[in-house]
Amino acid sequence: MTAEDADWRELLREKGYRLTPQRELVLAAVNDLRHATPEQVCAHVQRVASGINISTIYRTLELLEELGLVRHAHLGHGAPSYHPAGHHEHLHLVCRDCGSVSKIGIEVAAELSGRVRAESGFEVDLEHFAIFGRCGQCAAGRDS
Amino acid sequence: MTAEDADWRELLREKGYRLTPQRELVLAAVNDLRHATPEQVCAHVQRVASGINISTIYRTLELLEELGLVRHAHLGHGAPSYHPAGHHEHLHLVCRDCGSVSKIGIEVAAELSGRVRAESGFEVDLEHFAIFGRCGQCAAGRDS
DNA sequence: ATACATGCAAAAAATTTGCAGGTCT
DNA sequence: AGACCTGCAAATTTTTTGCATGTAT
Repeated sequence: MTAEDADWRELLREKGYRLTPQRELVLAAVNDLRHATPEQVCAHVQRVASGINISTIYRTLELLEELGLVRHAHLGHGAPSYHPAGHHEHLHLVCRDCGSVSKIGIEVAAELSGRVRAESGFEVDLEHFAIFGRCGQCAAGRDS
Repeated sequence: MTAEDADWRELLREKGYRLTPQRELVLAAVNDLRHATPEQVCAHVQRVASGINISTIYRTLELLEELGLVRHAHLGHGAPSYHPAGHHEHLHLVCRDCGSVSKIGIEVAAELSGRVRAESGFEVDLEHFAIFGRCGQCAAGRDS
């Protein structure tokens, strides 16, 4: 058991929650998959524990997010994508034409964050919603 | 009939679409409401034409978007928000704590747009997804 | 032992689709 | 007239909830 393992188990108990196999499996799945929808997490967990129910996945993801162990982002119109918290932060770029999702370091947004904070006091979290647009390939005119 | 009116009616025909009262009403509703979910557009239109069906709203919004007359943005986990195209462009700031939605001119994102383009060739459309975070009031600690 | 967690089924919310009948051109 | 459009109902998709049973502590 690593130090990290110990940390979150303790965190669960501190908050009065129980440590269940389902919770361990869901957290492990998010860490394995890095970015996944609830359905994908469910499929992953079911490879080991076929009986797990999708509603448990939803309840558990919500709990893990409350504890700050995972976060979710909206990459499109559909299901949200869950990822481990504390990873290297990045923005998601979603192409309107080909649908590809790419990443870029949040440092490109340093100026925007500062200007928004200065103008309105709003603290931005650019990871939560993807940034929409057209990727380099599609913008290169191939099809427009 | 204004010049604008003539424009979009012609646009419809050019593309081989028909001009129907439903389409006129839906476009008028989006222009009236400025920002509205399909349900809200439906309710607005039904005040004049009670028989209109929600599926017609969805089909019409999709059509109007294809024609470039309206656009939609994702302001949260729920339904998308439709607004007239060509209005003064702005970003939406959605507060994670109080849920408020505020606006800010896109010029705050000039540098980000430039850097993303330079780094990856991606052309950003910051209006499509809202920017998440914490508004000035909530960040001020009042209820954190 | 007992409160919290899970599985299951049904409810909800948001869209989408098949189709028969109506309407714009 | 004829192709396109609309209303209606039913199917989808994604997420939530009620409840009886199971289980971590």
